[in-house]
Amino acid sequence: MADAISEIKKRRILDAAMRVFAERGFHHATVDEVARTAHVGKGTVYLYFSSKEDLVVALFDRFADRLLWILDRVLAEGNSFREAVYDLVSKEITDGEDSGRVFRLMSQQPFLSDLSLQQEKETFVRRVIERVASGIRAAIDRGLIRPCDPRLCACLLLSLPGAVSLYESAFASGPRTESLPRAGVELADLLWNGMMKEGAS
Amino acid sequence: MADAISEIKKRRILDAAMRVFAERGFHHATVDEVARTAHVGKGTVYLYFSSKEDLVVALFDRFADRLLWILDRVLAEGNSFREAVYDLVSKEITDGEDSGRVFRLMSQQPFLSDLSLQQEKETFVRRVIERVASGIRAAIDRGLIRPCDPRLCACLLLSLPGAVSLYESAFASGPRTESLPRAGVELADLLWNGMMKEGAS
Amino acid sequence: MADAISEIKKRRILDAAMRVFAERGFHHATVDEVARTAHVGKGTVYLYFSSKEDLVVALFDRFADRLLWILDRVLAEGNSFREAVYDLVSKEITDGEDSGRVFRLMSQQPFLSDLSLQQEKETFVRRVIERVASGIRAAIDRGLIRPCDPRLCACLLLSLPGAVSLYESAFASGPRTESLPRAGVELADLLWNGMMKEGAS
Amino acid sequence: MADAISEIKKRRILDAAMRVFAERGFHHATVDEVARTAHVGKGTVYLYFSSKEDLVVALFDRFADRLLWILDRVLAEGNSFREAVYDLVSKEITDGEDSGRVFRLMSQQPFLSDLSLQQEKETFVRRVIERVASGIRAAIDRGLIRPCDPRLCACLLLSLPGAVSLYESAFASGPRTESLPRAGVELADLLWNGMMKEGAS
DNA sequence: CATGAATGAGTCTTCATTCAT
DNA sequence: CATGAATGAAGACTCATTCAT
Repeated sequence: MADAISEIKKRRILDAAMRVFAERGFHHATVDEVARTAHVGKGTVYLYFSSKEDLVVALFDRFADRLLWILDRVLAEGNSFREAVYDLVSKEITDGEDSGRVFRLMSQQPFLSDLSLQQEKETFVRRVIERVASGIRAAIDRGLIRPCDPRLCACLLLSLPGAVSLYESAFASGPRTESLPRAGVELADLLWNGMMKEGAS
Repeated sequence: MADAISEIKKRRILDAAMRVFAERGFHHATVDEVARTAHVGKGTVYLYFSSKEDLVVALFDRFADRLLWILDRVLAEGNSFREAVYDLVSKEITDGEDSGRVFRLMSQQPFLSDLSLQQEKETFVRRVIERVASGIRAAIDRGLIRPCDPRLCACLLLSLPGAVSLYESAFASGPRTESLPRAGVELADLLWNGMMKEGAS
Repeated sequence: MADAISEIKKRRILDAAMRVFAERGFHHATVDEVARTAHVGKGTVYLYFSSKEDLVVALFDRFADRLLWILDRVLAEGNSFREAVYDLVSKEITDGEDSGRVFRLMSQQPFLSDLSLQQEKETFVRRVIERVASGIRAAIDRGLIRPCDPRLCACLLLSLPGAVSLYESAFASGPRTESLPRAGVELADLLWNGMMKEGAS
Repeated sequence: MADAISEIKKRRILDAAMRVFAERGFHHATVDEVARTAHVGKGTVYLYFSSKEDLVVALFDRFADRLLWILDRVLAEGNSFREAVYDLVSKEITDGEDSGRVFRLMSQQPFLSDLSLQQEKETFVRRVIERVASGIRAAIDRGLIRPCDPRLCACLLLSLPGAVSLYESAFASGPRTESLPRAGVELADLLWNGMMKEGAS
């Protein structure tokens, strides 16, 4: 019971963190803001997360979970990898309340080159990449996509949100709901068919 | 004379900033460190750059110049766009003293979601994207690549360094000189031929 | 409750600021010092005052309140204006823990010519002067003092602390308790009877 | 010869310092500004003055010289002390290029409570006061003004510029040339005849 | 469990002063 | 003599984290 309430509160904090971090940038956002947005006390945040950085890690984790869930489901359903890419960028992730905010946050990758997070978190990043890579490896095995370095390919996929975020923030025109799906189709096509024109060498 | 010396010193500071920012992350790097690395006094940094943020902007500018120079040259020489992608990721940018550090820094994109830099710099980011986009548009016109949203495609290209950086930092194994070129080939192939296996739908 | 404690702490910080600013001068005093003197953390100071300048303004406000309270009371009790001047300089303000430190601080008037505080605070300074001036105006109406520009006269009164401070700091001899009252009498007489010798033209 | 040129340059710097300090406040003014205003290099300032503080001291000295010169002349010419007060505030000091700027600067008295200037400069301040005081003492001896503590009286006189500056800065209305003379008359009258109304006790 | 007042380590930035040219 | 590029000491301010209530 208390566990369920706990879980709800934890989620509320995480959602608030997502919104605040995405809106103001990880380093400019304050824990105070997150707490206020989540309608809890500042201390309460530290009841559920050991540090500010723990929040991003949790967010990234959640993102990875979703990502992998999509990949798993999509691949399992016999869809082509193209669909996966498309879904990855536009359909699934875009839905829900977060709608694209994940992009903005993830594109900051504030911990990748952060030495203070080295040990523990580099492992974490590696873990996420490996999970995606293994999904790709499976797709290769099933003959869905061409042989390649699955890890590098995973990094490319994980970078797509950054690309979309870049596009969004530079040419923000109206609601995200319009441009994101199209971006998904385009990027999926680009990766799927390559940028090359039919017949061009 | 004095102007030339000035330019040299400014460049030395910029180079130091590149190294320090790339190594420790923009927000964790201190101006003190940049100054010490450049072998100048802390105040001297502020003699050439009005603020810490001014340094990143200058770096991004330099990166954009190089990027566009490469694109222009490559496209002009009649090389296929595939070469451009390859060069973009590995050959040209990797060379020189910076060797890949640009990637690590750029992947932080610390200003994209930074509200304090909005006005002036969002315009700047847009300008860079537009320049790349126009290069892509030209390639489309010349029949080198398939029709697509040039701006979205530009964002994808500008994200490649981030992807490589992700890969690098997660699986840093030995000198960068080894993995980068290969990553360039792979990514170029992925974008060029698509991820799809021949014959797969 | 919490409000009362808050007020106590705010006052403690203000008292410390008074002491430190008076002793070392506004610009040479550090917020650190104020905090240490108040036995609170540096951050706590910023919890109650938004900036270092906010501290002086608050102090000046407190001073103005006291000053006006004295003027009001003295004038209301039917005392002559001479008494008011005397009290202003020596009796009331001198008492209490601040004992003359107000003089030293106020004589710095560090904000009057400070352009960065112009807008908001010039209004403030003007308000204080006006309040004193209106007291003087009332005294003129009651026939206590000769017709004059009340505002200029107010400025003269507000400058008296500076004069005493000047005297004090230059010829600080022993405890203030001795010289201040005498200075009060003298200045009151000077203003009351004029400096002219009886009979001189 | 070179001495004369030197003297001119020294004066030019001093004039610039007066303008800049009066305009922006002693602590907010930078040596750079003073140098630029004087149309000399920053280093040149240090050729003639050992420090920034040395500049104010020199200015105060110049002010004191002028003040004393006025006092001497006025008293010698048999004018009443009332005239001296009037001249002090308005006529003489106001004239010339500095026109009232002295007021604004002097009212800052930035060194009175400045511990770093203690030893050497407190003596200096004392010296100035003493010079004025001796003038007053002479006036007392000549029966021009009533007996009083000459030093306290000197401090009062030296504070008058502050009072005028306060008035000026709070109610700055149009050119100084208009309000200053009137302020001089008023203050002279206030001090000369006292604030008391004829007949009031 | 929940809170938010208190804390102080950590940084950017300014600017008086120096000194090589 | 004159200069202004270079310097680094010094200080205001922020904010993640703790802990008494």
